[in-house]
Amino acid sequence: MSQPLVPGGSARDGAPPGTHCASCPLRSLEFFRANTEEEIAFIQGLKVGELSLRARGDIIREGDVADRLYTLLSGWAFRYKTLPDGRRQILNFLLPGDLVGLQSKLFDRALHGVEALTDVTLCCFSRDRVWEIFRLFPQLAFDVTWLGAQEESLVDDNLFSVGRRSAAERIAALLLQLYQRASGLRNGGGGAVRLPLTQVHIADALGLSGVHTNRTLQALRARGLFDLVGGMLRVRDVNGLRELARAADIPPESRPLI
Amino acid sequence: MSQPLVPGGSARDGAPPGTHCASCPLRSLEFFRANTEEEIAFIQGLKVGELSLRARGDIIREGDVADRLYTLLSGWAFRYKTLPDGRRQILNFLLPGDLVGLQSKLFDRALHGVEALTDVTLCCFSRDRVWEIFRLFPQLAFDVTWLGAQEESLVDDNLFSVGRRSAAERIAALLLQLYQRASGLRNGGGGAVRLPLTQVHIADALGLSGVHTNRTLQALRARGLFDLVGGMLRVRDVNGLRELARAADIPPESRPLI
DNA sequence: CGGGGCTTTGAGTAAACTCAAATAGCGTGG
DNA sequence: CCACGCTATTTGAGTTTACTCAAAGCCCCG
Repeated sequence: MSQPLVPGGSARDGAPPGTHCASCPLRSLEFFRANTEEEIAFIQGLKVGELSLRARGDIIREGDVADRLYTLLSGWAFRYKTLPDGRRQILNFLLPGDLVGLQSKLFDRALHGVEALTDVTLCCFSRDRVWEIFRLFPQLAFDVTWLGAQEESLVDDNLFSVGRRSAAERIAALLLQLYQRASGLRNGGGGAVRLPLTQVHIADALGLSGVHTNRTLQALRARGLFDLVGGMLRVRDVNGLRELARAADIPPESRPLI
Repeated sequence: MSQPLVPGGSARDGAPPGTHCASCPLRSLEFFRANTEEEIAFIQGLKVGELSLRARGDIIREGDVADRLYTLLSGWAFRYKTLPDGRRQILNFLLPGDLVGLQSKLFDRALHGVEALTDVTLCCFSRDRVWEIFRLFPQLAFDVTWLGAQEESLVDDNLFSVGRRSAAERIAALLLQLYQRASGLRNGGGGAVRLPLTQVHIADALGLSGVHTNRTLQALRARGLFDLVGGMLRVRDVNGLRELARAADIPPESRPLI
């Protein structure tokens, strides 16, 4: 199921393969905070390569001693946990710019798995030298902490939903979240974004069964709140969704990128 | 409902009030990683006072612009979110040594509340100077990140439980977690620890109703897995609990303290 | 044209919920 | 020392939301 590592580009002259950080397509989005030239050069030095995987590939397996840190460059992924009998809970979705593997790197084992939702490319940092960030670039270390806290706040929200919202409310809250995150990355325009999830992914993220998720999605669609077909989400009534989810409208902050 | 700040001790000679970091009772536990003298002196310098609150007091209110960072010195607390109609979800419990307010400090608002479960004392850091940690003490900055990630992993687990475990399994998993965390702090001995939660707290943490939590607790008690009376948890069958929760047995790592 | 994966529908079931009221504990004041 | 009030726990009864099992329909791709 897991795909092999594919070098992202030529490694001529000892330069790391793949995208060059200074010309990283993500950096051009105003969604991300700018870094100094020095910082970018340093990050570039930390980068040892790229990892490309097909959809459904394992980025980190549960229980792995995978002590690698990545940044997701393109594609979507998700973090999850499973029980021995196969029940799976998706903890949160990962979009380009998100850090992958911080927890696994900090503790000795991966307490959760990470799987590619689409074909993905990851920027791969030096196993041994990552923590130089802390010694040499306090601002970047701060950014690592920020990104970690940001991810936690996503998980907080999901837990809130799963614990205390009805099926319909959960779906509304999740779609709003993903719509907002994807929009920031210009994953579409005019109220429509690409959502590469199956209904089962949604179910597994929301603690619901696939069947019930399907019925609830249909009911919401019928209420004219959104359309979700062929991997495209078109939000028809943002306020209706927000009201249903009773979600606060928090304008997206610009975020760091490492 | 919220109690006023009570100075933790005399502030004679410009020395910060309250416990002196070097003689912090938590540091003597082998559960916590040792720090260098320099680090302790630095932390001491960052400490501007102590905050003492009664049980049920608000440490951080949802939506606050409370940009303070604390360490919980004594007592228990919890992070939570609520919906306008009163539904509440507890995200995780906080025990002595846990950092409080990292997220609220990092973002502009508190996206969750923090409430005291028992009478608590918090160690209170300088609003403005906390981030000096990153510039001056990389190791401590790393520790902040570690503690953040640690908390996230608690939330991950709770989300996993709430999303995919049955009521009985959730309770087993939660009691195991709290038993393990409290044991590390010597909150009791011989299989029994003090658990200052009501059944409603357990319900709110697990996404259950109070009534159902009560019935499920009784059923588990009847199966001889544990006793939970008068705020004391006595675990009678750890393996039984673990099997029920299908929880991995992860030996507690020693953790940093700031 | 034939899978394989995803979505949809039907029918019966079960886990957990709500409402309501009784009981138990505990600290305070008469 | 007991009554009172407050909070927390317990019990009963009926309901609902979401689940399971099973099968059919879709749709894309080879």
